[in-house]
Amino acid sequence: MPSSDTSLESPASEFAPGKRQLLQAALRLCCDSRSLSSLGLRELAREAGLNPNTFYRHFSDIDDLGLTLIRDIGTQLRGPLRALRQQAAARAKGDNKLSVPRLFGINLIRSRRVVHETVQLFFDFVDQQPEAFIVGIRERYGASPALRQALSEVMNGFAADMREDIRDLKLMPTGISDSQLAVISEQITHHLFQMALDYLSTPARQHELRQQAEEHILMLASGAAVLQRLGQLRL
Amino acid sequence: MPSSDTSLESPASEFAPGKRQLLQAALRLCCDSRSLSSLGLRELAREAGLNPNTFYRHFSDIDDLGLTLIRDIGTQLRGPLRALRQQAAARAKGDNKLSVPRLFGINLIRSRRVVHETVQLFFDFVDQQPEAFIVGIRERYGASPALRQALSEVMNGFAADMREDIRDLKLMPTGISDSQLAVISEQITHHLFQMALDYLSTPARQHELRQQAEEHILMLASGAAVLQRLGQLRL
DNA sequence: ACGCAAAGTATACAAGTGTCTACCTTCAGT
DNA sequence: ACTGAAGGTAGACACTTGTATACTTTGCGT
Repeated sequence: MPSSDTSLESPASEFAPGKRQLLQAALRLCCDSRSLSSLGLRELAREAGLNPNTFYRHFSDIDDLGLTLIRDIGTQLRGPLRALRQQAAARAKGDNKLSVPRLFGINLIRSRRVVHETVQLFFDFVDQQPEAFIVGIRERYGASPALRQALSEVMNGFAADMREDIRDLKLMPTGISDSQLAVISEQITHHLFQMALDYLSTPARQHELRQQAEEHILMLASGAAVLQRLGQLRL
Repeated sequence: MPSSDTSLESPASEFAPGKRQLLQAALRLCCDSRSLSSLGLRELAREAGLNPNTFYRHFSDIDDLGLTLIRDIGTQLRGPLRALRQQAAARAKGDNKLSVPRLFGINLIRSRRVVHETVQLFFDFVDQQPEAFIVGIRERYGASPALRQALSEVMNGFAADMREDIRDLKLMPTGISDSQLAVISEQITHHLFQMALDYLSTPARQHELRQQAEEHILMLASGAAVLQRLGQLRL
């Protein structure tokens, strides 16, 4: 029987038990008003119920731990995050009939629904994995250059997925260049992530923030469409 | 003669010399890969050339120091930041002739120029005050809730200025609601600030980032205009 | 059955930390 | 001229931290 353990705790994978415990401890300590680079290695070991020196068996440094933690979180979120977008697209499939208001060749109603569903599912997901998002955003603009860069890469990965989906699902007018699409995807991704922190730390504004996120995406998208159209009419 | 000291060093104001030295020390230590909350009070005093206990004469806590630092930076940036936008508007004044491509009643060429000039001046300003922006962005999503909130307020202040200027300079179509305008201003402000960190830490991409910032603002603005127009055509 | 590497533990040490109490200096207000 | 507060210093306290060396346990390949 190959391990019927269905608990998908964040740092789950094939790490040695001590290593996993340390990673989980770091995640636990970070969420509650700490930054990764401010954690002490002894504190970490204490929280994990291990001897301080065990830390050295697995990591050379706290930055090292941070790096593996971030990469682990990254690979753990990437799949679900993408699945969620396709789920949203599936839900909005019924809206694909013709003769419906269009903006430069794009079915606005459908786009709007896809955006709506995606945003809703995204924040539902944030609610399920708050710690991952908290440390992700904290360190994206945090003190350690290494972690910043790692997170930048992870998020650009998410953005790349989004770009592919936008293309496949035909959510933006043809004519938008690849590079522009890339920029837009990155902006949306970054913005969603950073909103996630406000979302988590201001429960009273959660509904409002979800709506703002939707509007922001729609603005960016239609703005990009308009500008691209205007550009090709010469200027 | 009322103090002809023209050096506008960041924590300048009417603070006692020791207090000022501590604030400046904090700013110095933070920029180079540290977060405010990870600073030690002894370390701080050492950097400032003072006795550790002097810290207690002025602050109760490191968070306390962080708070006054942030508020000080905020009031020091607010004026110049606003002046800079009006300077940009002045430069773009020549473009105000009629019969020129318009989008829903807005002179696109002029808007584009105002945005261009503003963004350029903004990043020039970032180049002049890197430390202020670095700690500002770091702590906006950093570990301490108190600092996060303080920074959120400071940045909303900047956004409020921007909103007024947009209104006064007629950069957006009439018909955009006040609340929407507020949201847009906040998004632009936040985005500019967070880009500032990437800008500072990636000198090779500075030109590219300036351009991206411009496009982002234009997208948001024209997107907002389009959506608002579409909305009032019923939907 | 042996050996060896990986994972984890125990003890120790120098250095740094936050905080306390007590003392000294400066200087404006009366 | 005296007082008292504000700013700054000195020394000491208990504690935590990162790191080093040395030891034990566990489990797998041969």
